[in-house]
This record gives sequence, structure tokens and C-alpha cells, in this order.
Amino acid sequence: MNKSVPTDPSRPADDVTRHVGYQLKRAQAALRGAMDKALREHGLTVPQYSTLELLALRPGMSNADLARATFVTRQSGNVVLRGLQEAGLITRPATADHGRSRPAHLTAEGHTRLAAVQAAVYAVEQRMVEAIPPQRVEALLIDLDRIAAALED
Amino acid sequence: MNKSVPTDPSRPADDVTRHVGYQLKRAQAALRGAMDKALREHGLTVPQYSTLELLALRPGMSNADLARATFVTRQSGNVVLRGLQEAGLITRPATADHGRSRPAHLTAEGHTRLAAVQAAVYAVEQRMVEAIPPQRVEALLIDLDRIAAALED
DNA sequence: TTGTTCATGTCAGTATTTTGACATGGCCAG
DNA sequence: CTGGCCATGTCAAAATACTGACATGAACAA
Repeated sequence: MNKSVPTDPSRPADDVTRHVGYQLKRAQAALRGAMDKALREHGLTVPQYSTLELLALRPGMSNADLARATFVTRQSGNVVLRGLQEAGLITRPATADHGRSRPAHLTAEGHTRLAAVQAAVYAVEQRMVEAIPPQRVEALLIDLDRIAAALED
Repeated sequence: MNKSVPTDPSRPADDVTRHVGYQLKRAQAALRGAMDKALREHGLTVPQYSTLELLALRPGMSNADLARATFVTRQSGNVVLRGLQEAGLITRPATADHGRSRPAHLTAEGHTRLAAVQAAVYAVEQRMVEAIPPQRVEALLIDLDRIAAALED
């Protein structure tokens, strides 16, 4: 037996919790909460962690680069970068050698702090991935990518 | 021919953009941006719209109820509710008849304002849904639900 | 060279959201 | 009846993020 009211994809369901947008928001909120909790014990915020991770993978990214990659404005990114700099986790040249962009790099302490939190963060990612059938993970990544592409201007 | 480096699900990929968490954040950021843009022309913010939608579906929700449903703190929810009340889109009894919770209801103008924006918002949801193969939409909803459930405490 | 255009970094101000704390009302075991 | 416990609403303060604006340097066309 099936549901008495078949889903009609051409129109949004009257139950908000069945909208893709709602579930997307819910999943992201849960992820944010779990990461906040995992990072709090290490004294880092989510944007700070994201920035460290990005810089470890691609050293020399500028503030504008990082802001785009972490989905915040340049201004917000700048605040995060200042915080990390004051904490001694990253360095930026005082003057730009080309244009105005100043490439950021992890310090030694930045690397060790990142390594210290990665286990906790990866455990969260792991919990997420294990919650869905393995053969669907790839499709999920593709679908999320398509969604983002369809909504970006 | 396939990729030279097969994915190893037991460990996070070194490319951050292939993490489920990253794509989730990206898709949600894109959704938020698209909704902001669609709602701006109508003078509403995303939390305000979400609150109106919820109240239309389940009249009488309290501030705490709405805060949970929109994934913000009670305090933030209260600010949104005050704004909507000042704008004349919702009403709340001055005194609670049972406990401390004061049930909120849409005003006539609240209903009309909501109806006016729904087309724009549903169009965004539509763009999202059309971006992925129809037979995968249901699976996507299930996966997102599982992710949220796995990360919530 | 000169002017235009664009991306970047940054300042100031505002808005939004969160954390922390507290008082109040209902519920229930004792 | 009473005390503990929990959910709710709300205040205050801090953190966080955004909008708007401006100056600077690079790239490019005329």
C-alpha cells in the first residue's frame, strides 16, 4: 500500500518539511551545530577552521579567495583572518608584492592546531556519510553540486 | 575510462570540495542567496518568510516552537516575531492564557503578504528541484533527513 | 600615455544572531 | 501541599555578518 496522497513534483508539497529547501536547511543547521560543538573544545570557530583547512590545502590564498571559498563577504573574511593572525596561526606579508592581495600562510602552530582538530571534524563528516547508503554518496554530492550551480547567478 | 584515483569512502578526500559537508554548505549558501534576492523585492527576510509560512500551516505556534522549526535560538526568534508584529503581519495575545507561551497568528495582511511572495519563493524551490533527476528527488530528501538525524543530539 | 574597468583590502555603521542569565508558570513525584 | 524540574519568554552584552563606501593597484583599450 502506498500513501493516499501521491507526491506531485510540479507543485511544492503543502507540508514544508518535505521541501528540498527545508531539509537542506535542516541538514546544514545540524552540521553547523555538530561542528561548533566539536571545535569549541579546541577554541576555534567554524569559519576559522574552514580557513585553516583551505590554507593547508592551497597556501597563499588571499582574503578575497578565502571569503569566496567560505561563502562570506570579504569584510567578514577579513575579521576571521585578523583573528587567526592575532592567534599566531597564520601570517600575511605586511605589504603586497603584486596588486593589493596579500597571500596568507599557516604558521607552524597553525599546522599543529589544524592537525589537532581534524580528527574531531572528520569524525563529524564520517557520521554524516555513514548515515546514508554508500552507493548514494556520490549521487548526493552530484545533486548538491547541481543545486548550487542552478541557484548561483 | 574512469578516474585514475578511486574514491576511498573510509577517509575524507583531500579535495575539500568533495566533502559532503562542503557541498552541503555550498548548496545552502546558494539557496540562502537566491531566497534573499527573491524576498528583498517584497521587503521580507528569510527568517521572516519562514515564520509566516510556518504560521500559515500551523497557526498558534509559540515563539519557542517557531525558533525550533527555523533553526535559530529563542532569542533570535523573538526578534523576528517582534518585527513581524510591528509590521502588522502577525498578532500575539498580550497575556498567555496557559503557561507563558503566547500563540502567534497571521493577520489578514500577513496572509496577503505571504501569498504575494510565495510565487517567487516557490520558483526558487522549483529551480532547485529541476536541477536534479526527478527519480532522485525522493532519495535526496531521505538522505538529507538521515544526515540531520545523525547529527542532531 | 591616458582613461576605463575591475578586483582587492579596508573603514564605518548597521543588522542579525548568539551566549549567558534570570524570572515565571506548569507538571509531577514525594 | 511542597519542592524539584523543565519549558518558556525576555533582558543584556558580546560576537558575528552584512551593506555601503572608498582608495589603491593591475590589466587593457584607445
